Amino acid sequence: MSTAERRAREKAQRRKEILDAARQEFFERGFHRPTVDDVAARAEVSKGTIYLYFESKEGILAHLLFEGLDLLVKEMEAVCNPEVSTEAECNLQELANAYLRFCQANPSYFRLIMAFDRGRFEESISPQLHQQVMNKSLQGLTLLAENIEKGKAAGVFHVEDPWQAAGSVWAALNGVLVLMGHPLRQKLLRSDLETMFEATLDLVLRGLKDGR
Amino acid sequence: MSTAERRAREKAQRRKEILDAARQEFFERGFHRPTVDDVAARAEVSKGTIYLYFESKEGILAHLLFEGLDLLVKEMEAVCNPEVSTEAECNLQELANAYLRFCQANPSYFRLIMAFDRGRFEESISPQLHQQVMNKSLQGLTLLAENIEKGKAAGVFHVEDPWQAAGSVWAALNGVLVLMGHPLRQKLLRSDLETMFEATLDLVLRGLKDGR
DNA sequence: GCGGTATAATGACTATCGGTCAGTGAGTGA
DNA sequence: TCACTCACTGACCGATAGTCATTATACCGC
Repeated sequence: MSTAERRAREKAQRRKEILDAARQEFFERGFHRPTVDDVAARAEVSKGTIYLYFESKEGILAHLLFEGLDLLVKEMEAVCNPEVSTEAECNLQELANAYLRFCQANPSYFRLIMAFDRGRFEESISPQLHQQVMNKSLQGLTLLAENIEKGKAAGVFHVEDPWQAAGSVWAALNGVLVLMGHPLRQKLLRSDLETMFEATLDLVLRGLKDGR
Repeated sequence: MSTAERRAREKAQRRKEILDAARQEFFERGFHRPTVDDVAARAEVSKGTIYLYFESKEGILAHLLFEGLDLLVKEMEAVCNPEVSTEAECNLQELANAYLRFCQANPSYFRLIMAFDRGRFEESISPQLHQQVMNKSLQGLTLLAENIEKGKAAGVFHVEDPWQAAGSVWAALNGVLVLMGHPLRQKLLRSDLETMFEATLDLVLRGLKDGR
């Protein structure tokens, strides 16, 4: 079975090469501009080969999105798991900061994630892949909820439903990241992303700590 | 010059007819599916005519987006201006509720607005139109900021910078509206849009009222 | 009315691009 | 050496955004 194994390895490698090429094209030139032929040329394969490995152009984007979400969740888990700090609030801060860092370091992944939120892929990819992506995106929310639950148990946060609170926090952080994506709004608010992010995080943390 | 005036009126009318047809097509069948020919057929004109009145397909969508934003701002102003209530907090509640009502009554407009936020139109419409839309979108933020400023003056809110606070509130509300757009997340959070919206609004209001 | 002109509208046409599939040839195993 | 598999190819197709030479219509001075 050595041949079959090598074949499988080579297939995985090709797939990775195409994904790499697509990532470069889409991240450098925007999500709309590159054509499938562009990606194929960059990957040094023919267009037909692309379709042996991916269902569609949108499907490739969806796989890149999944990649990004996976990376994000891993970084959030890395901050969460080691239990560096036992104080819940601090962990929540760390989680949020990890998210901010990720978005700043990977603006293209962030834009893709937001595009998914907007429902862009719903109609154009397989239900399985969609489910996979959704599950991954729920992992992040779950991390937040678990954290808030701990904080509640520790008496730091005074909330009724940790999941609901996690939703609010997640929403606020996402919202501010999207809001400050526009330079004009940064100007109107006389602020930058970091400052606004911190301010918003502060605001919701105050709300969480406030006993009703 | 009566003729010229009538001509101008007729032109405006044609334009409106095309916009109406486009709104129906896009809102009924999604933003991607309808073709320019579909819109033309619905408006009972030829495709060429479409391009006499609009720069591009995306341009039409951008005009619809502007329409939506305008409607939203008008509804927010309607709640704000009459000074029905002099208490600032109540006004902020009213503003937020107006926003929620708008999004529920006009989900397609809301989706368009979010699409703009994600930078979708940046590359495909004229800078002037883009500027116009951005200005309109800043009006909503301004309403919030003015309101929070009043609340601060009245001693209800304890914030340093009302504009920053407005940004946070706006971000949180947008975020929760987007977040709860996915049924799966509603399930995970065991909550619906209204509940989460109210909870998030409560959370940030508590944060605003909390004196540091 | 009538001819000339300006303006609006048309729809055949072009270019582009996502996606397909019949054909090719390198590698494999007997 | 031969038959067979299978990854790969690229010419081709259909759809569709956008263009432009042509046509139709309305207006105005005479």
